[in-house]
Amino acid sequence: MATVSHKADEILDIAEQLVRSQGYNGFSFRDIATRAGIKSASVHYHFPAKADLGVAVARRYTDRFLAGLGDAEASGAHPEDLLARYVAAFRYALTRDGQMCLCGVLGAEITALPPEVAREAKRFSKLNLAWLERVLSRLDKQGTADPASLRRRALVILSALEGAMIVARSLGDPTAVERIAEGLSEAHLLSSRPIGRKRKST
Amino acid sequence: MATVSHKADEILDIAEQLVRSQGYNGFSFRDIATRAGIKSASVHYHFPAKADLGVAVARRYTDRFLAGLGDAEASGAHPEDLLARYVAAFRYALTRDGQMCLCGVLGAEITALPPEVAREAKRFSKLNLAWLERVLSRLDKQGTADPASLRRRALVILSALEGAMIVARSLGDPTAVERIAEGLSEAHLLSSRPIGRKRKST
DNA sequence: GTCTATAATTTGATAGAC
DNA sequence: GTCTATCAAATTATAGAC
Repeated sequence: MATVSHKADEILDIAEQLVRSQGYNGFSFRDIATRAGIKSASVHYHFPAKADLGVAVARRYTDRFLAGLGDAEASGAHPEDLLARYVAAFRYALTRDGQMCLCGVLGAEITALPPEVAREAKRFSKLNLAWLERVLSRLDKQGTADPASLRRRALVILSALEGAMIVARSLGDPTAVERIAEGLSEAHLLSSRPIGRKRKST
Repeated sequence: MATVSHKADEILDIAEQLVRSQGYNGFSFRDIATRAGIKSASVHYHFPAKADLGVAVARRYTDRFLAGLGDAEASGAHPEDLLARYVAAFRYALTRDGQMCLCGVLGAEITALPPEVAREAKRFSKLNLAWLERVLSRLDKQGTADPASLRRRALVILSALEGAMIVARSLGDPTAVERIAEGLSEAHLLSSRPIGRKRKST
């Protein structure tokens, strides 16, 4: 139950790393084979076509990412803590190994992707926005914010974090992600204080 | 003085389109040749190596982008109008033809780029942040905001807009960029109203 | 400036032995 | 499951004629 990692999982691990740092069109089956210590024909045994591998990598990434966030509704955690965790997930990905969000990379090159793979990138964004909206809605206990505004706020948070990874990597400065996260806090996008309204206490 | 466009410029136009929709590793010299009505060998005449083309496209894009923004200091325009223009530049790029910011794409696949091309992506980010900081600083006439905070705010704006293009393209919904821009406004990131402080008038 | 021709390499993918 | 061998196509790039 500890070492579940068969070769297919190892291939997925390597592929994920490569996609997240080079993009879908930036790696080959031979790159993977070399790192896995096998031949490229053996990679094809596990994933017949490159698109199959792309879909598998993206699905696994999205599922794992969402599982790591936890349930937006049932969780005993405060919405603000959930948002902090959300930001931390992005920050961690980049600072640990300089890698982009997998679906951010895919989104950037989306018109050069096989349709099945592009669909997975879309799935990631939709599920992330839905999760954020639910958390933001819990944050707005009074229910005063209109739904379109909550949706906009979710879009800003997701976009800023995806963009943060791009900007941080362009600059070659991983700390940029942390500063952007701080900037989102300063703008009260991650807390329950509604814009233009006062709060009494925590 | 009207038709300055020689073949080299036409190649740059095509290359820019291709990079912005497919990424640097998503197009070939033949793609360009075909669209330009010439052979790939002729493309090499104008740009010996792919990296040369990549650098030229990125430099031209950055220079044109900044020129379109106008001088952050000397301009008679109000800082808020400059920020509005900035947001519009991103919005326009995507809604007109579904294309990413060129340097956003490059940033996403940066570790798979020739170093010279990667350097151009960095240049774009640095110049954009500098421009935003100068405008935000003009917006803060009282000089009450601390410089680190201005820098964070610039980072959030740039990141959100770069990310907006990614998210909009993943979702297949160009209107997402406009909603994110509206979200930035709602969060008072594009106006002179300092967070948590009141203003008297315009 | 553009062409033909071609080289050298890489890529995604398959067939079939072990 | 992994290998060798091989494929067809594509890719970046060069040489040299027109």
